[in-house]
Amino acid sequence: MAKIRFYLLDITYKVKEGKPVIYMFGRTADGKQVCVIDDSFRPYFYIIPRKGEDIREKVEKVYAEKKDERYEVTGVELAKKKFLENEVNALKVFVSLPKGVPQIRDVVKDWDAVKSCHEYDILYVRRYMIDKGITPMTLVEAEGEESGERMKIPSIKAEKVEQAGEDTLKEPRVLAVDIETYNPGGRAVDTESNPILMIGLHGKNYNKVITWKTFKTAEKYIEFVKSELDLISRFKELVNEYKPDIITGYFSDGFDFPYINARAKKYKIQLDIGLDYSELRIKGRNQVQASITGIVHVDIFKFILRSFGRGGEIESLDLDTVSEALLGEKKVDVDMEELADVWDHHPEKIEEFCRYNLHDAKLAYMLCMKMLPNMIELVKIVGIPLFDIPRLGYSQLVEWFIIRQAPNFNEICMERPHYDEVRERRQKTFLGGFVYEPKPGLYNDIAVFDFRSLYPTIIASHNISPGTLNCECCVEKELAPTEEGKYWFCKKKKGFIPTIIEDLITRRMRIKEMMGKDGKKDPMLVAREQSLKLLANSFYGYLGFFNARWYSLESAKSVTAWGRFHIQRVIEKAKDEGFSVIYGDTDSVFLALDGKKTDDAVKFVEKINRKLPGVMELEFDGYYPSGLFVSAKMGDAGAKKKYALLGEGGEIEIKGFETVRRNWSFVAKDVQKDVLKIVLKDNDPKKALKYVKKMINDLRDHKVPVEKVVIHTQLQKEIGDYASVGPHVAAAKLMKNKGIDVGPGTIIKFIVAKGKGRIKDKVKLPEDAKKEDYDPEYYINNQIIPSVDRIFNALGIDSKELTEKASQSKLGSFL
DNA sequence: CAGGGGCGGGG
DNA sequence: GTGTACGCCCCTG
Repeated sequence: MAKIRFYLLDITYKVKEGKPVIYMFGRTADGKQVCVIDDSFRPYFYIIPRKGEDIREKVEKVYAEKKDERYEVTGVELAKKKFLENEVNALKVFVSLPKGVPQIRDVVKDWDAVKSCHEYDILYVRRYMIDKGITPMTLVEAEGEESGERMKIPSIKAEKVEQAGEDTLKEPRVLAVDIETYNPGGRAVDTESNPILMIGLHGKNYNKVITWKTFKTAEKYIEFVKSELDLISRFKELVNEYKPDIITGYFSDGFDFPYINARAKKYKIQLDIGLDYSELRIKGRNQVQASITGIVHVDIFKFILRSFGRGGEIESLDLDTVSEALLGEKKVDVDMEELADVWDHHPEKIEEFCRYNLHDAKLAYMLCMKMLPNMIELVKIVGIPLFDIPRLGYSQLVEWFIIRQAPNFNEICMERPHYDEVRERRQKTFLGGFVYEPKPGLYNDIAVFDFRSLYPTIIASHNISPGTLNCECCVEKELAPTEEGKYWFCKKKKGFIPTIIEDLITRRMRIKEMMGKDGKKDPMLVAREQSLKLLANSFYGYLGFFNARWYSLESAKSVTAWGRFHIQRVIEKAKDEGFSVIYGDTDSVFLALDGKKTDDAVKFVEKINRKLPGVMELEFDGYYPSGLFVSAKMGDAGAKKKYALLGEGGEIEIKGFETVRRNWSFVAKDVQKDVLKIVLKDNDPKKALKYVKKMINDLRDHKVPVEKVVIHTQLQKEIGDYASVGPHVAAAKLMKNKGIDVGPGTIIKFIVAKGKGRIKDKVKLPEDAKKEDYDPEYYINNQIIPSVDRIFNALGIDSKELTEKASQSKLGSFL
């Protein structure tokens, strides 16, 4: 019997002869692709019966039928488990097929003797990895013989499969894909009528663009084929030849792969790039996923979205902006609007677009390589396949981490909440972090402190979790300082959730120590440290998240209550020590040194830390020569984090602003951009204010050209299908009346004109509008003001003042 | 004031 | 696939 070791990349299951069979794809240490097949694992779930009920024999006879499929209980075991830290006698119910598990559960869930059912929705392949202790991207050992199944790679029918250590796949083969499509007039994506013009591929020392229109070129990376059909077939061949472990693209879940798939279908091409000859699969409506058996498809956009979020440090998440921010490299500058015309009439100019295409693929590749260490670390910590890492939200990462750890504590997982429960939970809100309102103004010599991982350390140090909440053994000992309610957490026994979060915290501390010693930063360690932090920080949100299995409002409330308690103590002590407090929010405090030295700040931190419980710790975050703080009460929603700091290197850091959206008028976009520029670069709020006032006056005087007030909105469906007629639908109707063909995807351009009634009644088409027509008040109040409101707020200038003064001065000019 | 609809990424 | 978005904003009725 042969023994092999391989790094697990992809895992799936199929039903063969009525049995579920696990297929694991990976690469061996000597670089060969392999598939390991295991048919020994049976699906199951848990029943917790009511006390004194013996239903084992009754459960053994249960079966369910659905769509000509019969599912049976194949065995029942008594299982001594724990549920929320309490011992329970559960039944472990084995079922013939994974799909039968929820069916069987449906049969038994309403029995009087059944208290609850659990783990009936843990995906079969994940269940397999959890129970076997197998971690993707790391070394797995299998023993077995050649299976004889039809595969592109050798396959082993395994007798035995086990984790072989933490050794991780060092250099996965990554191939990036990007397509360019025919798209005259910048219409919505239309896979039916618009062909793919070229496909760009980039890998290590590998550059290729395939296209189906010939032109003279000296570029070796360009390859010509005869038609779009040949293009897709050639793409298939190239993927097979390259044998990637990972295929990546930018928004490739949402665009490139669905597009390639649709075009392949049109030509009836089998897109069987899976290592088992299975076809590319596109699934999901809202959240589209493209997957290939045996090859991990990483949509790097998704991971970047999750890592940096919208409205974060990166202004926009399009490939150009993201590449510049993360790689210092922009896209090739071409006018995409021209592509269709170039394709039809100027083939000699196509090469420019090939360059663009290849470069996009290269950027996606580089972004993937840059983020890969972080994704791999998350795989190793959470234990789910690489494919899922970019596609799961924070809460699901936490949840799968807990699910994976649960068996180590013999814990049965909680159920997912049902719809009504979710709806109820969504209504509930609770008090968040403590905010020390800053006195507006400019400050010098600012020291910033924050609690290292405040909420995670509170959960660990105060033993907060649904399982340790209000235990019978410690009634009312050390109540959480909540505003209302009496919550305490077991003082005798550490809960399993606090234990695993403390483990995350201590692992991270060890890594930080290691990195500190060396001085040089190993990128792998940085990635691990960041991933541990990310996961630990997500626990608090998870406890208060309405879709969470281990949702616990009491726990979430207690976490923020202890947070407020500790930050307020720091603020009190800082005042006692003679610092003046500028601003504080949740886990951070901004102090003015007031003549003290940074050494005094360091000593202050040490003093605080001596008295903090458990793993809690205050850190000295940094020194800033100056900063502007703002009282930023926004309605009764409470204060929002808003400040601008000048760093020692002269860089300006702004927190708490939003960016404009695509469907705003140019005038709003321009004003926001310019105001930011003036404020950040010239550090001159008055100049910015003056600039906006001038723009407002220009609008009132109709000096702003019509193009600048055009609003662009995309029509999403046929005009008749709209239940409510918004401004853009009203404009679409005007277009239709003029005989223009409008439908889903058409960009509707309109302006809001003077007149009475609702906005939709004041809509005009740009070509029918003159400068005098647009409604200045609409553009001032609905476009200009909202776009700069938050910026001026942060600078201590009320934007209402802005209009009032502007209108007064306007009034003045009439008098 | 509730609820419908658009947006993002891609071309 | 033993599962699926989401949070924010504007506008209408």
